Amino acid sequence: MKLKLNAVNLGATSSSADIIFEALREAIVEGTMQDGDLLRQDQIATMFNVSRIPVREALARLEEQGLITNQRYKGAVVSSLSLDEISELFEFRALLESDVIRRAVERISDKTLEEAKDFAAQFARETDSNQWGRLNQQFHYTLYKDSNRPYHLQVISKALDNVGRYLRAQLVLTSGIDRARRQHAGILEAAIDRDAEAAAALTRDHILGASQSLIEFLEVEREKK
Amino acid sequence: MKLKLNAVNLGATSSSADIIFEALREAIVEGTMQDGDLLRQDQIATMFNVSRIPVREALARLEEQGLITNQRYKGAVVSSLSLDEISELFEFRALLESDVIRRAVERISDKTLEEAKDFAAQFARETDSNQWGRLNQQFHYTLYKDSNRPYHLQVISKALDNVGRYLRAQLVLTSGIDRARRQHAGILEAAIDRDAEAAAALTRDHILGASQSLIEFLEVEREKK
DNA sequence: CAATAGCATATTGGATATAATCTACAATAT
DNA sequence: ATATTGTAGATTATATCCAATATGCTATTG
Repeated sequence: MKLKLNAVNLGATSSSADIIFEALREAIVEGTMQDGDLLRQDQIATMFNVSRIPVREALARLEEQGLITNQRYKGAVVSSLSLDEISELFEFRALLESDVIRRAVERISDKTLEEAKDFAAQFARETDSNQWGRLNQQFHYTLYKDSNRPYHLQVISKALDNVGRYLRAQLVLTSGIDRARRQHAGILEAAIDRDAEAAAALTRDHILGASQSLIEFLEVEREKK
Repeated sequence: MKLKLNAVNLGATSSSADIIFEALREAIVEGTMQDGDLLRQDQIATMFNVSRIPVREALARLEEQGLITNQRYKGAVVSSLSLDEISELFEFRALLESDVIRRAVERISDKTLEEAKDFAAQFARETDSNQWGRLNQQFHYTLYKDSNRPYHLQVISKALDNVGRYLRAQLVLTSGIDRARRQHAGILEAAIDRDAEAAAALTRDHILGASQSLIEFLEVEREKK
């Protein structure tokens, strides 16, 4: 007899370290924690009501991802990137994402196109700037989904994590949002036309354009100090 | 007065976790540990004469890299890749490495070319198959060096870590070594001619060719079971 | 009063101890 | 004989404790 019970796979539950890792990762990517902010093991442990052991495992993983930097006996700080490093990360994304969208558009399903259209619309009408980052990402990821390239997507995701907090600034502070809306429409249209090359080229321009405007913004910003 | 003493930066010394991470990473990449091998915390801790705490931090980082897979309360095993996953990793490398070598060759120095020539020669004359992996890598990395793309190189390095143990098999067991020698000569020549496009195309072929012969080899191999 | 040594405190790194969970096998029931 | 439950031992996850190192303040000395 089959039990009538909504069971969950307890074996797949997260450890404390997993939960802490994810929370810190999000705080860094979203910009809640800024460049150079110190991460005190004890403080984090207290916040999550655990010992420092799982905190340290989370920190080890964050460092492996490049989101924080650890100095022995001194502690961990949120990594800060130079303009050159940010610029390289955008070129990296441009290379990978244009490649992935090319393969995805070649085999994209109608259902996926509908989803992408939906996210583009949500992004276009959203007025809360806190939501822009998430919606922007969902739009692009939907278009990449059918590429069947899980490793590529994972690497893209990590690269995006590393520039997330800067990108947010670009969208909000440089009125990049208008251009982003127009460019999304263009990419979506190319995808609907099944024009893989056009989608790849437009995605590349979209990313490199955002990079340029972000770099210009940061140059002025950092000049001030 | 300046002290006459060869000082080292003790602040940058490695923690136990760092050393264990590096040792395990190498063992996995070199193939000393095989797909599916279990990593017992206690056993590793005993081997390095430490407690399990630094071992766990090393394991957390290895999992973040994808080299091992952790199952809560069950333990960690060396990740095993499907043929599709291996294939995707080679395509990923082909994309990135051809891009990087293109930029590198555009600005390559004579000194770097000399180094590359030297590694190619060493690789060509080496008879100890245990050295092939290292020399192969050194040759390619030298040619990528002047690209001035540290993030790209780091990602390439991680991707290579994930296929290292399979690649080794390809070189040794499918007589891929002869073709590798010829292809290295070709890539080197293109670099000497400062022909960036040719170097990129040849690098791409080199990687995808190795992929194909490896996949064919593994298909037969895995059929046996 | 400037520079440095000495000391107290905070923080990280690691060892040891305890709790939670898994695995395999023996015991029991059907 | 087969399925199920109970239990011991192994292993992982986390907590607690101790050691090593950094930081900032105080005092002392020239």
